Amino acid sequence: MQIFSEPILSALARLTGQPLAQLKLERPRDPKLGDLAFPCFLVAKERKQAPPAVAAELAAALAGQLDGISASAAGPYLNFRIDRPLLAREICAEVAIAGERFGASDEGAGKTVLIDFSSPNIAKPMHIGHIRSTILGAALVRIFRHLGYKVVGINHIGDWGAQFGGLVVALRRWKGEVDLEGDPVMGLLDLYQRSKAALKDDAQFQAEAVAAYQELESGREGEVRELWRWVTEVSMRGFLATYARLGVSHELVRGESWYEPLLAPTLERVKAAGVTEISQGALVVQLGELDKSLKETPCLLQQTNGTTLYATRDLAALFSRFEEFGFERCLYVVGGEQKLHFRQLKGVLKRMRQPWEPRVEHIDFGLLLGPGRKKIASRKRGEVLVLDDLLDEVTEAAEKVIEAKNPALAKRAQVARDVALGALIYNDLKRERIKDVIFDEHEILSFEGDTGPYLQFTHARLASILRKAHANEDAALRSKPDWSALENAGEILVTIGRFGDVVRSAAARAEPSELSGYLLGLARDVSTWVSSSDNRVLGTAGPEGAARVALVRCAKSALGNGLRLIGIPTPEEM
RNA sequence: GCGCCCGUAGCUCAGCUGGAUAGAGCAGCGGAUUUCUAAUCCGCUGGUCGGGGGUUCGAGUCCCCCCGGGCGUGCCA
Repeated sequence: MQIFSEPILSALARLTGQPLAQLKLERPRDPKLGDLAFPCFLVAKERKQAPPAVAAELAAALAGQLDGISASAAGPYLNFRIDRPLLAREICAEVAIAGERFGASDEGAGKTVLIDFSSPNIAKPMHIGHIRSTILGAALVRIFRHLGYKVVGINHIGDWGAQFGGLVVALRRWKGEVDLEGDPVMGLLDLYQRSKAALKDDAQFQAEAVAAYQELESGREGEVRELWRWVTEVSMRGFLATYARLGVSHELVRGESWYEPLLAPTLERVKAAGVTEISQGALVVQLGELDKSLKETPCLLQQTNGTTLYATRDLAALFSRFEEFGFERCLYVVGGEQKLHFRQLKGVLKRMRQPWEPRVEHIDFGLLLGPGRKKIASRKRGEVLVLDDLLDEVTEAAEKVIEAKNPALAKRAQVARDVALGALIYNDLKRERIKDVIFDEHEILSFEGDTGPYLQFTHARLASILRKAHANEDAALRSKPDWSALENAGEILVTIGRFGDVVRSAAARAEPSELSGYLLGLARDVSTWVSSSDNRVLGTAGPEGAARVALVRCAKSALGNGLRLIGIPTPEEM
């Protein structure tokens, strides 16, 4: 699309005398008006003329100046229309040449982006509460990578903390009562829940738990350390199995425990910067002068009893990460409930005058709730909705739909998994990440309308057309396309041309919903076009058919690339 | 109490960071299948953009006040 917008912008810059960077083109409200639009308000203001007069004047001045692009004034707007055959030829060629790399760029060359996402706690299976960070983070990883960044997805496993004391004691007492052989993760969950209850009303248990945690912290080898290691191992195996089902992976898995040796040096560092003080017995960094709204909430780094806190660990991790990677951006894909925590962290960095503080960003997202804004419960296990159970359930529903709609389909099990994943991922990425997600099971399982499977279905239809064209050895495949046959696909082509811009913007804002929304619009336009009997591809001979095949190929490629970027599988048949 | 976020059709959400007549999905109603997947497509119904001020040539979008909901709020993570 740049191939069209660049000459327009430079011509406008020349005619208006405005710097190129200040001019921007937008999309007309109604696509019938044109493919690109230039609002003339600002230029009009500068020239003290009426906007429509400026538009008319510019239109006249541009007449015949731009190859294959015509300009027309419509009120205060200057609209540009790209010659249809030229548009079709250029876009189809661009997509065909770029292939998997369509929409890619090298803007990230030599830059590293860290993305901290998913980060479950050990001794429990991944549950519904982890789905948003995991899906958002994995999508961001792919999007940034597409733009040439070196991306390091980090899994900051919660493998430390006082709760392990309780778990260790639970293991000692009830090891034999749960199934730790067949399904160790679920067995651990059981123990974890029992230890939580025991910590509440069993003083003996409580004391033993504290002692166990102290031993763990001391670093001594022995029973406690061994149990902790075993729990970590078993849990990680469970996480990796779940990640494999989700198509997710991390470049760096590093638990909180890894940062333990860095805690003391980090405290020293903050103290040396002269920003700490003792308040009510605790070591804190006051942030009120930086930001009035943080006046009442200093960042606590060390408790009265000397132990460190969450913020201390995250601060240690941040310094360590900056030193190790020299990141361009460090994104924390963590729920909005922790907003204060990250503002405090950044506040401490600011007070320490770390120039890279703005590169640290909290990529926050809204709550995940059930219908009626109630907490999501599991039908199977009551309290926690385990991610694997959810995947099973949605996959089962997908299998039933395949049974009904396409019983002859080969690879049914695989496609069911793909569709289930598409449904879950799209449900999470379709709205702005800051919005709370109402997890409506009915909607997830319907696979109709504004859903992942709809996008996958559109992609599969295009794949099917191409497959049949090749199987028939369609004559159109050997013809040279007549690009003027794609007159009615202009909107689709313009949309495809915007793909790269959308990917860039989604990365800049760390907002995958921008891409998912774009893909929905593209799929809708493509579905409409494909569904019209005027646009039959197969059986349309010669150059006209060749052009349609090219459009289908181009649309399938763009749609497929976009879906894969957000993590949605793209089966060829479904 | 204080801080931050959200409020657009009955429900779930878009609205391109201030521009042209506010758009989708679900739900409801009515259509489309001898031909490329009906997990689809087409049409209809449905709006005081929470309310009130302000800035601007122009406000769903920016500022202020209010209302409603959510999250958070020094020794948890």
